[in-house]
Amino acid sequence: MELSPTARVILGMIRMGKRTGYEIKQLVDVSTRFFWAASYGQIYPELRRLEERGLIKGQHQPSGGRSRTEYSLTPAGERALQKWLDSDRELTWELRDEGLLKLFFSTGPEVAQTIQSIRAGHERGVERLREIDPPTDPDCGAPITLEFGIAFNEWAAQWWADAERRLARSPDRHAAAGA
Amino acid sequence: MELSPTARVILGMIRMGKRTGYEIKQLVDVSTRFFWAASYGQIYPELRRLEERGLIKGQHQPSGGRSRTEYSLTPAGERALQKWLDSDRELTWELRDEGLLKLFFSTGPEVAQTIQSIRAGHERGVERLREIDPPTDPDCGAPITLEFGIAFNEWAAQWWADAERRLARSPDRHAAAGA
DNA sequence: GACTACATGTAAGACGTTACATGATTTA
DNA sequence: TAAATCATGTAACGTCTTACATGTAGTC
Repeated sequence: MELSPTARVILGMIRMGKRTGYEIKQLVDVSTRFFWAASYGQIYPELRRLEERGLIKGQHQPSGGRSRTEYSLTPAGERALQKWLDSDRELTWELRDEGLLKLFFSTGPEVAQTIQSIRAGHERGVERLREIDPPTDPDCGAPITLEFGIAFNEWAAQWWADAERRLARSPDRHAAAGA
Repeated sequence: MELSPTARVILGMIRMGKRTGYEIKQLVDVSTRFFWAASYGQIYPELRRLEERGLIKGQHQPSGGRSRTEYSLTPAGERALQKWLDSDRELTWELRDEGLLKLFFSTGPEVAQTIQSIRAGHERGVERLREIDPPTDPDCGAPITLEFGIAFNEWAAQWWADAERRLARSPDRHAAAGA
């Protein structure tokens, strides 16, 4: 039985020591969010389904009068997570990038304009990611994903800046560039 | 009234001269697919909705006994497309990358393994994109999106190869690397 | 007393893929 | 005549976001 997309992130986060739906969401929002988002509307129902399937086990641990359920992996849950981690099925990825779509359809002077917006987006990306404290776990891949995110946005900002310059230097194309 | 995600790609493709749902899908599959996919299940219903909203106009133009509807933009459709292209609302993007998620949860020797898979994925990406004929339109952004796709995958393959080397050189981390 | 953080949850709707169904035309 | 291509479409299902609802605990 396949793990649903959200199940993957939940199982992983629980193994990392996150015990409640709330805690899982907190960590997602400052870490995997950039390549794997999840909302409460997915998390809570999925926690229930995972418990029904016996992959996690919840215990009511109210803190004061505050309702609270701590989850942990069952042996079956550990296995399911590990099986997914070990599988060498091709890794799926999908991207939805409005900037690239706009650029695809842009013509004439719009092109330079759109490229600028794209570059600005990557520059904001660098800033946002730099604000995140890199996880200090010694032996795990998490910090590398953050490094990659920063490096990618830096590289992309540079690439689009170069593209802007290339465009400006070719006066045969794009009236605006030569003006 | 906002354009739905699929409406954006449809309007743009029609302006590019693609007239039928089938043609739109063909071009999407060899161009925007990598940053903006669309399936028949989205395209045909959306064509209908766009016509109801008066943004496109369809004409039955059977070729032989083969049913066929050619669409074109109405003036309102042109305006709606241009409005979206011109808007400087922040550009949305979302990524769902199973490789990065795996890496986030990987520990010990798994880390190097996952990085290798990610690098392989980008190498395949370069190859796939190189097979696409760059559109020869002189004055539009489309060819740049392909250039970017190739450059990104090349850069990423390189970055992950470097990461592998860095990992192998730090024997304090990851038993497998030192063995 | 007000605000923030902790904590859980649902309902409606938007979005998207997959698999299926149908049939004509062209090419090998 | 078989296969590929052109062409249109839907139904079922899975996924995800947004907005809402509720209440406690700690802090300023």
